Amino acid sequence: MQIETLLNAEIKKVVQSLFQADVNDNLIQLQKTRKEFEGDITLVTFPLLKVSKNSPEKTGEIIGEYLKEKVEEVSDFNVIKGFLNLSISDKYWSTFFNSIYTSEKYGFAANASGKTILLEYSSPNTNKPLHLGHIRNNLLGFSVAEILKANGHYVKKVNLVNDRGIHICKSMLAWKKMGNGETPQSSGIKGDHLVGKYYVEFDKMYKAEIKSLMEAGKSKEEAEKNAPAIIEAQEMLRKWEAGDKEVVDLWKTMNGWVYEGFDVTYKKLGVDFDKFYYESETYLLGKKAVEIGLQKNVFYKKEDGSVWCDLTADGLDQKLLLRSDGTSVYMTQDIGTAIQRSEDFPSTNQMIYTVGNEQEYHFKVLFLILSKLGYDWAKECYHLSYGMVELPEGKMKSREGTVVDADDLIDEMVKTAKTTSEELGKLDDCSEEEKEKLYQTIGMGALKYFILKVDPRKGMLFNPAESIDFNGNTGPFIQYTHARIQSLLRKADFFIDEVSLGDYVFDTSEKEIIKLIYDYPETVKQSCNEYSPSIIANYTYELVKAYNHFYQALPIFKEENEEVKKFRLQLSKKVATIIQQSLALLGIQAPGRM
RNA sequence: GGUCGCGUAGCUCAGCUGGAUAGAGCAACAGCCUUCUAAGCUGUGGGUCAAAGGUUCGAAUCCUUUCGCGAUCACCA
Repeated sequence: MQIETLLNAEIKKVVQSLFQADVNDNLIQLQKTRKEFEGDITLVTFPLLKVSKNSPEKTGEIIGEYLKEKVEEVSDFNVIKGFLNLSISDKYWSTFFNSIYTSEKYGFAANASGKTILLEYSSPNTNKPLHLGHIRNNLLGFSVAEILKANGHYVKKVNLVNDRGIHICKSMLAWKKMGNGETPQSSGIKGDHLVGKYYVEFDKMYKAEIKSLMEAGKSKEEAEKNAPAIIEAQEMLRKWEAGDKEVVDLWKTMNGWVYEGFDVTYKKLGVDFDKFYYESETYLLGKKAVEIGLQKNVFYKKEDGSVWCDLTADGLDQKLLLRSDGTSVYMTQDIGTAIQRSEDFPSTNQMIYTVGNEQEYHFKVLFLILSKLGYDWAKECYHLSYGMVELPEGKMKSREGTVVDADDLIDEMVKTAKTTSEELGKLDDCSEEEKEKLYQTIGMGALKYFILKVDPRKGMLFNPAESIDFNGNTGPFIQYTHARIQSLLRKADFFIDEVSLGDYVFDTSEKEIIKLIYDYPETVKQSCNEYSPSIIANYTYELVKAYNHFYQALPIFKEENEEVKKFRLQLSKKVATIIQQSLALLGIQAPGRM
């Protein structure tokens, strides 16, 4: 039984018998005792003063006496102002530890929730390589999926690839004009980077044309509209939509290069998907929904033929759904895609969209329109919104070259892992293959932890000039602790079975760890409720810090009491398991040595 | 201008469903490898929690206002 639940019930009894009053749960405020005070759990007595009709100190004393007397688990107490600090007996903690020690899935939901969740993430454009912003999206999406699974949900990961549109035509056009048939094979450039190169080329060409048009006396707006490059790109898009063979073939070829490139990056990031959707296949969806909406009078048509949804009653604006020429917009597609998905996965209970916070308004509108159309599941849709990754000079912009490229960053992290490992020289007896794998594990561990330890909703800053740390609150620090424990366990060549500690009194560092282990299931739940890997990351860091303190303070193999020695090994092993599982929730591997 | 979000140590971040003296890491300084991995441990210095009001026994946390930063409000995606 959870100690808080037990105490809560007992305290109610005390209040009833001593003060003749019934109190509800919100008056019984239990919290963890702060480190600087003696005790494990603290009851805040201020809210109880009204019924106790006593001073805070006196109230604490009375309740404390009673609990110590009547409740076996409460071994002692002290009162400081309005805080009753309760010490929980070592027996309780050691019984607790024994009860979970062998449970492999401790912390994770024991049973399936029966809930199916569709989680969209990544969703790249096929006209440029992935950058740091995409890394955050991918790591966040993957990790949240793992966290949902740990909480018993069934998760389908989907990726909606933005593979069509004017921006794709820009790369295609530039390649056609200046590419001289260059391919990833002929140039040795990774496919997505090659296509990205031509996207930048297009922009240069376009800007130059605008400049000369403006010099010829055109306004900026006119120049932007009438530059030959953009007109050609638009023409190309029309041809693509008409199914022009030449354009479609080029589109297929260049997208193929991009996919090969993305595949490599996804593998390095360790992310995967259950299903891909392509916008080229979904962009016409949604028109049917518009018709239904018109019939239901959820939407209305203007004189020019454009279709709108009036959201002013909900505090939002008018939203366009079909242009006057009958073509659809982003919102129309998203409506269609959502409906399509609900049909593809009829058992879905919830859809989650991992998309940057710049699109908060878009999703608010999307979910609102879907529910106006009568889809019940719309209220279960959730925009997993995350903050932008900014550089010291501000937002990243692909066209201006102020981006941190995903592949470059990954390579750099792995290289740093290699350099550091070589300096430390602990892997000298490993095979080259093992070493390379470890560099990968450590480098990616550093990168992933760096991204995921930050609350996803918040923006974050990345300074490329300061490399990502490998010491302190970092992935490698946590991985290192895991490796260190594994080393211990390898040395313990005996089987650690039952331990009888007798009257052994825990060292504070041992108790600290047990209490953290006790918190683990709650942490896994909380990270799920808040869709926040950072909660797992911060928890793991706390656990690891407590473990390192213990490791430093107390001997393990040199401990003379055999039972205590075995207990410390058990404790170490459990910590290692939790580290490994927590890191897995973040998509990070826990190496056996490093 | 409307809406939403943010502002905590030199830097990067925790803490925010109200609780005790606001925490970590990095950077700086001082210690610890003849005990199990020093990618570690211990310690020192560093704060008007943007500002001002309010609610409360109690506010970094809730409310209001102001300032600053960002996003968004397209017949772009």
